[in-house]
Amino acid sequence: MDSGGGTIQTRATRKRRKMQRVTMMDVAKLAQVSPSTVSLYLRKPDAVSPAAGQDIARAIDTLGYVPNLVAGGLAAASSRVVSIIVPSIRNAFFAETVSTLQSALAAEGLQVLLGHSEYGEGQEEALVRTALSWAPAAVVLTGLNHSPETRKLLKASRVPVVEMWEIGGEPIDMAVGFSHPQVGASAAGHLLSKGRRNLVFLGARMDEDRRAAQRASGFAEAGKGGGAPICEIINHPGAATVEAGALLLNRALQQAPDLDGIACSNDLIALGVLFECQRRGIAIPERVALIGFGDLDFSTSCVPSLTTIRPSGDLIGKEVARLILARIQEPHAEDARRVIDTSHVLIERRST
Amino acid sequence: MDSGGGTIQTRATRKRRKMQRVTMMDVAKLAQVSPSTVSLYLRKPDAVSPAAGQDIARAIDTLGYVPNLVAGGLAAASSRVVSIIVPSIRNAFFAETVSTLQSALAAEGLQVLLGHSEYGEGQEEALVRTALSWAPAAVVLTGLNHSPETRKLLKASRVPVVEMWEIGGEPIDMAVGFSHPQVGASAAGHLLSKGRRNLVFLGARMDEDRRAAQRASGFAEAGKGGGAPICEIINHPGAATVEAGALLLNRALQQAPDLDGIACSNDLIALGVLFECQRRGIAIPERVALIGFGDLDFSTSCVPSLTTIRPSGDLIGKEVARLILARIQEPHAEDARRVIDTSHVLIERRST
DNA sequence: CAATTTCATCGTAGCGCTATGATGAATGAA
DNA sequence: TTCATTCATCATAGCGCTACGATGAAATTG
Repeated sequence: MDSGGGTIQTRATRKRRKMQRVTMMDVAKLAQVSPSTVSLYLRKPDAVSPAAGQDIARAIDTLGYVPNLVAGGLAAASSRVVSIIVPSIRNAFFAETVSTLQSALAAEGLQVLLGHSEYGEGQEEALVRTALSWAPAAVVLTGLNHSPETRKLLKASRVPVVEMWEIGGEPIDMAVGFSHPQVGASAAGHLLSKGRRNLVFLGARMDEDRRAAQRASGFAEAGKGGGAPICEIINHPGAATVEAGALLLNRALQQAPDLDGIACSNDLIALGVLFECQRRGIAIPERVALIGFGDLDFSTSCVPSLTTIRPSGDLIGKEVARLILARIQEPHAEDARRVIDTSHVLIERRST
Repeated sequence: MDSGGGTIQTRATRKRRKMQRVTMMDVAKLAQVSPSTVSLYLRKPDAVSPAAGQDIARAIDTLGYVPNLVAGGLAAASSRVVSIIVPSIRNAFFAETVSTLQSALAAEGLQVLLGHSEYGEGQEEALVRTALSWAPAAVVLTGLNHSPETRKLLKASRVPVVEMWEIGGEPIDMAVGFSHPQVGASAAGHLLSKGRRNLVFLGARMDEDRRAAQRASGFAEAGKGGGAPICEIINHPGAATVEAGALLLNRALQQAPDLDGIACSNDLIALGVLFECQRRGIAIPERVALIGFGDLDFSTSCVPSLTTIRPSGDLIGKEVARLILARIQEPHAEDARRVIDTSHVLIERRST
């Protein structure tokens, strides 16, 4: 086994700087069991005898052993990591979902590897590629709109994939979310039911944010179907911020001075509209009814309080976690429900 | 080398289900080079000849090879992962920092492993423990307040550690942030300079959020030092939300009916105060001057616009990334500046 | 032209762990 | 008692990659 002349390198000349890390082997030695038993204890504590378990626990404690999940992941051909890719973590919607999801996964010993694509499809593909490099237990993406290459990569990897915050198309694997056109339709329906006929939808960055665009077109369709003589969509090229809301209101009033109902693609925009109305003395809801989307923090408290549509970002997070955990525990239950509709709720407040 | 009788297991009986994963070996074979060369090409493309590089690139493309970073991390004894632990990702401050940090790290091929501690010290220790299990390239924590055990773990690991969003104590390794008492003092100073004397500081969850508590005490000290006859701190036990702001204002008016200056530990609370004032017809800034903290999205747009203190969450993210990258590239430049003060800026608007 | 240095490339030994099946003792059934 | 079954524990072979030093050819020097 040793020897080997000729071109074979002599083994004495080489030596990797042996890390002085505490390994499972050290624990095993101290506890006087084999490494396998330590490994077993760590993964399934009930499978080893109580006596051995105690010895091992004591040894771990004494040595301050920290398991190396990288090695474990390599050996097990799958790491306990779930890779989540969202357009932007600054967005309160996704922050909520990620937060919930993270808690649910952490409870089962899964870590979260986070990426944000900033709404770029090419960016996303690169992120998916690195995500897969970690042999993740699952990959979570936002929306159903991905490049063919991304879909191919993910399908080939055989890793569980959940697409969230959108349903209505063909998912790569599983999907949790709601229908954005329906949200738009609900908003329009609500304004129509309040007797409003001159409607405007205000959105931002809708060329990139496909889901906002879907809400807009759902709104327009329902508005026209409901007999609204005016039903415009106005887009702001920048991000969906409060400031954008003010700008959008002004543009809207120019284009349609008689408007009496406004839906926004986002509560932040609605808040901007609300402030601009305060500034200009436009009465809400008397002169203009206002409905947002997101049910953010401030929506109950603002003056007047904001009618909005709640997408339940936390529920989405919870359901995504449930699907992932189910798939990990039962990899072959492929017949399980793969698409979950978390629906949306319209919350009527004072602004309509 | 083979054979081996007695208790030695025969090798034919065992066979790990060889994954049909495309490995570096496959790429090497197709490109007719050794695996070492492929590895070298992937890490330092300039170190291989252009001809070989092209062959390898073509082979990678043909096979759809995705490198296994888990294996790489194990071999290199350090993964290209930076572990970030924040109290809450829902908090806009941290979302901003994490977002910036993530972009900066991604540009250098580093991934982000995210954890949130929900302001629990025990929670944090568990998170640090799992974080270290990934042999991360660096660990980023929030604040300087950590359990002794956490500090010990991190120091023993010899992993670069950055504590962010707070300076003024002894960091474990490096720190990027600003002084919270100074922020409180600035707020008090500003209100005093506007002739306000009956001051109140409104905060939430200050038993857990030590940094908010520091802002409060900095405020109280400066207020008293500046001769304010009234200078109270009022705490809300729940989260720092817009709704909490309204509740806090009402409590404040009960405790100190004559108050004429309010500082809030957070712009969200300030926004709640602002709305409650609108509701109750309290004129800002005439009757009460209001200053927040955070310079969130809405602060420019609200009515009246909000005087606030900007902590520069994105700058913190950038500086943290810089420190980490410097340390990774030059692990022994231990003499480098370890504490960076990103300072704060008071932005005067209409509310004071 | 020999001696030295550079350069691209290569072969191999781990990195620390888990999966697999083996082993032998203890237990139950026949 | 004898054989089958359960149970806790173990030995070993990789998982896919990178670091290390080796190798031989080409370029440079004396």
